[in-house]
Amino acid sequence: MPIRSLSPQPTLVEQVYEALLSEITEGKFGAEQRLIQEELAEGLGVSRQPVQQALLLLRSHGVLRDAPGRGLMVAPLDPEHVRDLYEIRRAVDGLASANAAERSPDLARSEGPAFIARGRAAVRSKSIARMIAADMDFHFFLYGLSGNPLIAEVSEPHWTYLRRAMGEVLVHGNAPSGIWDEHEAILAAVIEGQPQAAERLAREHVSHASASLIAEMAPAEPVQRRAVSRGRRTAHSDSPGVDATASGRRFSQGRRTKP
Amino acid sequence: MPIRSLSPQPTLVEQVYEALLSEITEGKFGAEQRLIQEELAEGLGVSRQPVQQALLLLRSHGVLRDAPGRGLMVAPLDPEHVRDLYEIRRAVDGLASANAAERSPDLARSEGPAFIARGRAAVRSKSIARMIAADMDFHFFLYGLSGNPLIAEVSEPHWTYLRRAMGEVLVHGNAPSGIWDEHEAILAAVIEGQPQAAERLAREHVSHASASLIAEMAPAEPVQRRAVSRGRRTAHSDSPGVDATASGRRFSQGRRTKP
DNA sequence: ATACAGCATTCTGAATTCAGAATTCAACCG
DNA sequence: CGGTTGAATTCTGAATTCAGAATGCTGTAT
Repeated sequence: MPIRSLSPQPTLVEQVYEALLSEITEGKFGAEQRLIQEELAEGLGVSRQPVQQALLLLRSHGVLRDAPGRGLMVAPLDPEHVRDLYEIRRAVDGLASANAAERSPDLARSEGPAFIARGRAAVRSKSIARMIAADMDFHFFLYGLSGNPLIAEVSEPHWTYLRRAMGEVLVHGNAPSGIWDEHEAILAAVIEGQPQAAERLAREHVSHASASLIAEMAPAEPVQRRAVSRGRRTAHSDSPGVDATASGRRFSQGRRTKP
Repeated sequence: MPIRSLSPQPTLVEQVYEALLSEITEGKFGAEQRLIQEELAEGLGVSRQPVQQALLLLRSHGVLRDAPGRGLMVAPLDPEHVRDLYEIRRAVDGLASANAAERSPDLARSEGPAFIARGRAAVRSKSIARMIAADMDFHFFLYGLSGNPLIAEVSEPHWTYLRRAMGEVLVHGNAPSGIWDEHEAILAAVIEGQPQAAERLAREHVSHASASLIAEMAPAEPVQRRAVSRGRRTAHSDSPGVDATASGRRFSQGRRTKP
């Protein structure tokens, strides 16, 4: 009898993905250092193949960017980018909180306070990793309460990026003060089943977080380079009008042939 | 002098990605047919390598799912999933439209009408591909006007999924009627610099689109299987407390060695 | 006749190899 | 002495090859 859906050993690609993401988050790989597939493969003890695929995924998730010359580099922490991220989070977190208040106030009541407690404990512990983890956990708890699994899915890559930014800021001192009060207020509105209040509080919370984070990181990272359109042309824009949907056109017909 | 950011020939992976996505969108590959890498490679005239990477991306974008046995299959079109998608789009498109009205009314005035015209032409042409493309183009135009490049980035994978759903519905007859009137209304609000009106209209538009799309597809695809948590465990949830950040652990130490 | 064991087939993940493009560096020409 | 051209180097994208796992088929024993 075959065991359905059980993956005891994550594929190498996934392991490489996680390993690289962790190292990036922890600030290895200096600001714009290029990532050499062969070096990474060497360092991780695998071949270039899974590394290449993991890099492809990391790029598609916005963690890496095409380097000007060749290859990939860590996407620089750009305050402007963080601002854009928070703008979206303001909308999405607002939606999540409103939905949570509408759909799962009971779950919020029974399981929410634990998150708050853990968050305050994390702040007391002064462990940066723990503070970030607690913050993420609380917000993903709300995403879960929303009843819309896509909210967590959409937000996940944003958090992998914000994680980096938060880490950067927190090591520069300046721990957050009121964020767990705000979290508690949001939770209270959810528990009381007040979607509008929950949404408003969530949006305000994101605004505060955004402002303080950007204020902290602005001086640290100059980023004088104007925002280059971040790679990856979109599927639709390649073909301005109608797309010649692959009705039969095969490519690579003239591959590698000298004239 | 090196030419910066010019990619005259998209990489094979991207071509394969697009080709497969088109075929999937057009409904080739029956409901739960497995995708054999070798067959696809053969059919496209490339090796398995780019196919494998394209499949990996398609999976990470939710178009494909792990098949029970081995390999991948097309993710079934799930009305519930579409509902969730539109819920997010309601928030994000609202944000985009409000921002557009605030930040780029002039661009909207100069370039917007062309999109409307093209959209109406597409409807007249009765070409499904063209209608979908025009719809996407209009919305991505709005995303562009918003001044927040992340909005397009976030929405892109959703659209690759919705494209399939729309195709499915459109081939079943039932062309949309009023959507270009609604688009025009949104555009007008943007041009006149009225963020609140633009946001409201955009949200209503998404609600209408959602309702009609779901109504059409509901009977077609039963999907009796309850919503399985769609793969890809998240980085944070793997480690409940503090994450054991890959501080030195290397893997594959015992790879392929018989006992 | 049915159930189980073992073997052949099929397909994927990963390693290795190959070819092309970009960068770099050095020699040559102005 | 500065600029340009050409070759060497480096690194990537893609093809090919290899090994392991799952599936399914066949033969045999009960």
